[in-house]
Amino acid sequence: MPATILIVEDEPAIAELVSLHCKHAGYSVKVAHAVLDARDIVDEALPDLIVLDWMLPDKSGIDFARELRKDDRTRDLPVLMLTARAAEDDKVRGLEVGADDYVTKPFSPKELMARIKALLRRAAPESSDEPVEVAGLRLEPAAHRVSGNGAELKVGPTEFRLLRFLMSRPDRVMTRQALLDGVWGDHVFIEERTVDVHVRRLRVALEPTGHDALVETVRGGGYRLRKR
Amino acid sequence: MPATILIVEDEPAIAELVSLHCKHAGYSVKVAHAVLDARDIVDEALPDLIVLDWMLPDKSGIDFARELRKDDRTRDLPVLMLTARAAEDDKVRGLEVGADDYVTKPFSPKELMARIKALLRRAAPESSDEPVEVAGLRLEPAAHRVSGNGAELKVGPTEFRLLRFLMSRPDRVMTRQALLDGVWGDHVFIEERTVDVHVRRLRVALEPTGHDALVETVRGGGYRLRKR
DNA sequence: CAGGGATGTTACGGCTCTGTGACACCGATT
DNA sequence: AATCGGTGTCACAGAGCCGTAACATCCCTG
Repeated sequence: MPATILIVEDEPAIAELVSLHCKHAGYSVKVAHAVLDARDIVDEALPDLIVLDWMLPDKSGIDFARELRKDDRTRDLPVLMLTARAAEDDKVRGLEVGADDYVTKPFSPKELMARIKALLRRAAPESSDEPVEVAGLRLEPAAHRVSGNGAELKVGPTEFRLLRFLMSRPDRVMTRQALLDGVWGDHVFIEERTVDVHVRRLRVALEPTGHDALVETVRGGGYRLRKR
Repeated sequence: MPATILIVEDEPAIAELVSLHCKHAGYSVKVAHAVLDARDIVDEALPDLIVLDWMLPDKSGIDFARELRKDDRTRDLPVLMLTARAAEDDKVRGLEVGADDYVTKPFSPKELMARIKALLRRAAPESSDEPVEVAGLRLEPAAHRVSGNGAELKVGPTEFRLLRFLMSRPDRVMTRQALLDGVWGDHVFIEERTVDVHVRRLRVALEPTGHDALVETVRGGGYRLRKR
């Protein structure tokens, strides 16, 4: 599921340029030419990041950014301000208002994309260290420990990460590739069948408390952790 | 009493930007435009953190950082290096010399503030002198004594600090690096494997009362002190 | 019910990580 | 100088873990 970027920019040429680069980088893109449109898009489907022009036909980008900061739903939405003004003053004002970063026109697409990636990475829901519990199965990231109904379970490192990943998205079918990406990391070259083996090892590890039944096989699809 | 941050930066625009954000975050701020001024301020009123530019008119920020590391009074003063250079080389040099973190220009203020907060949090003294007790194992900081179920145990200085650190965060996996930082202090360059050796020595020291089993190994993760 | 693809299960060679004992260095004390 | 406790590093061996292959089973399809 790629991140969605909303571009708010009235100059078609710039909007197109940014959009193209974002798509090329694998992001899903939406474009608005005015704050009015932008607001609709934000309401309808919350994007993961907004590239916001400073000067817009109906309202200043700064006002829109300020507006976003007031709503709980959009408070933490990263905003990258795009501006023709290079005055130090504006930078300060833009950042004070709640932009997370800014780029002045003319900008290098390379730099823009680097900033976008940086913002997205920073905003990414850091795998919280809060304990997770599903159907009596408890996983404590900080302690690196798994217990079923109170009894401690011995789980290997990879199985631990696998279980954590599954527990973070219960009831959702995960393809082998998704598991490889999420547990092993993208860009690793590992046989998909290896996932099967680790799933088995995980099941064995969970057996003492009967929680092995939580890990379900979806034939032709992948694996899923039952919520209850 | 808010924490005081000293900003050492010769470019007025940047100094102002950083200063503004720091004040906005509730910190007390002092600004120096050269190392000479900075030295005075540090002597007069020790700040809680220094944001230090790499290039300064009278002396390189790196030299100043190195200087700070030599004085007992400023040894543990967190330094956040601010640099236009992004070369990997400089990064390494900066950290070697004793910067605790660095941010390259241009930076996003949000990130800068996040790092500042992180550094301040990490530097916060939390070493209470209250005795700690975990699972029958008692450690008295003031008396520099460790006892298990009443019987006194002979524990070396480093092992004592190690145990104290572990006991302050029971049930939590500590990486070797975290232990190095917490027990030996940041800025030391010691092999991670050395931690293993001291853990062993600690276990041997705790053996007489069987509390050695409290110190658990988390393969690939570090060490953890069992709470019970 | 036969065929074939998908998954479960087991075994194994290779590799990484950790436990452990030895050793040299250093500063303080004698 | 000699001794001694404490410390950091190293080398070696054993334990644990990993990815893969190979074989066994299961399950859908026709």
